[in-house]
Amino acid sequence: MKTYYITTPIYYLNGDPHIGHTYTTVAADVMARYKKARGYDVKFLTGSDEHGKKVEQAAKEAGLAPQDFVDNLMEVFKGIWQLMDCDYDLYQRTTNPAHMEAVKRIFKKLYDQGDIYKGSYEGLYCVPCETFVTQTQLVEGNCPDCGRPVETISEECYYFRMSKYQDRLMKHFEDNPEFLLPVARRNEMLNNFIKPGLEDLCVSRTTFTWGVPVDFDPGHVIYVWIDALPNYVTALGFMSDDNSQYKKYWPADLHLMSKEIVRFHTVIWPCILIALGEPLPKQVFSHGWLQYEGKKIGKSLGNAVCPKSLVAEYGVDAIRYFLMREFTFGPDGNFTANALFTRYNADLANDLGNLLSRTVGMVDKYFGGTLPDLPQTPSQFDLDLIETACAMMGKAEEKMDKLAFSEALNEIWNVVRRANKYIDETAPWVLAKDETKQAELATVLYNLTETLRIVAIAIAPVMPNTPAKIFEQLSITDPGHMQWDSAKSFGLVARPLTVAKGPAAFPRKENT
RNA sequence: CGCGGAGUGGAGCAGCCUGGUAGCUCGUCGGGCUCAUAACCCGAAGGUCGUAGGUUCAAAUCCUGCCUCCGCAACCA
Repeated sequence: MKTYYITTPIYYLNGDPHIGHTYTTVAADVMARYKKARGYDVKFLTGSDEHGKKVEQAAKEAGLAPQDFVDNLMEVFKGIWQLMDCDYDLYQRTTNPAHMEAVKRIFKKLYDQGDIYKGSYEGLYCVPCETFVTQTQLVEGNCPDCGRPVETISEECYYFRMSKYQDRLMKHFEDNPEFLLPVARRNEMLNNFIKPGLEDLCVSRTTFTWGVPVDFDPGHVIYVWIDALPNYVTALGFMSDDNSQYKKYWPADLHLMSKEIVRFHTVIWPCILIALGEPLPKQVFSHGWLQYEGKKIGKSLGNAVCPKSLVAEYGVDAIRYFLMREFTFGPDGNFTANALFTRYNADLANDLGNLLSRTVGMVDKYFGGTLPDLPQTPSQFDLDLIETACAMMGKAEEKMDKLAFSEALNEIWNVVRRANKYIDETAPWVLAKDETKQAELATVLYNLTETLRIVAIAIAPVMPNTPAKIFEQLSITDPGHMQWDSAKSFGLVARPLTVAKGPAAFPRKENT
């Protein structure tokens, strides 16, 4: 079976998760579910980056030991993934002893082969804040955080010989145009970082202790690059006693992330892998940032948008739908309460929810809930609906394979809209008044139930809970009629078919 | 001259890489229908695609200048 390995970044545990983390993880989950539906052997990895100075500080402020602090916060993140129905297969933490052991081995290997050497880092340092700042970060020559003067100090540290791998990285970019997408990000990395030349990278710190120690040089802690980035391989057992998973799933098919960490994943991480002699991930895809009501959101602004309250109001499927449908996957997007409200009512309540409701309602009303199996030659309207529905899956797959979630959903909704139009064209309420048109009426309603079945299957990666609601009302119980490929065939479900009207799948929201 | 992104009918966006009648959703106006969650369907109005040039038979799309907004600039998804 073909494998598919997809990852999110491991999130830094120094604050609560917000809609941005949710966006990335939901997108990865949608992709993982989609690939599973297509028959791939999928591994979906997420996790948390739990080391470093900021965690150390945040723990101190909370009055907790770092490990207790991250243990608590990890549960908060996992709670959000559960809430959002993000069904990962693997969860890696940088405090996982197995990970830490592998990181030590990686560091040692690179050191032994001469790719890591000891040097000193000279930089501008703010003593009260205990942080290094760059020249460009300075505000009027002073620390951007506290405004106090900075001083130049030097610190002993280990360097990774990244400069040595510049040519090979450049060649990889040239040979693999799809290594980094979208193209704008690729150009940015090439022009901004790779072409100007790679510098050796400082990969240890002595200014904090919460991390993986350099075991042959006490006092040094391995910095994030070699601690966090390798999570993608340590989660599969790389450098452990059992690397069978690594052999099976690496290289990753897709590292999914947002734009601010693209550089680490397309410059530093590949260089580490090249140095280790391991294959590079097949693709890195960067999506944009979500703003909230036109304003930047982030950890520093707290829970600008709390996924919990959104889900409480709209339900998880609606929020996942909104995230995937409203924004083009790649550029930045602006999350607004009004857009969510409008999308929910227009697409989910009016188009899809109402289609289900009126379809089942008519079967109830005109046939007492059971559609008879009466022979009928298809009309032009029937044929057109069937053709639209059958062609949709192929189009949606094409969009999904490009991570064009919004376009894929649009393809599906074209079918939903086509079905609503079909009801107008065939006017079942007119057929119902004519005793001689029972077969025609039954055919129309059956075509609608089949269309709904196909739509339910197609939306499943994005909306994991809604298909069951649709199947239930249509009394579809055969798992074979719920599978991805079955949505490419029209007319699978046998008649007579008894429907079961249920509550509205997406009750309309009133403007408040 | 640090780097990148954006500027398209009232609103929000797609299209730009691979030039060829300007598209989608919402909103507005008019009409139809009545099965349905006052939902659905049809039609209409509304844009010289930020701006000034250039290339071309042809530019929203390629090139150059300018204006405006935003982001990044060694761990904010």
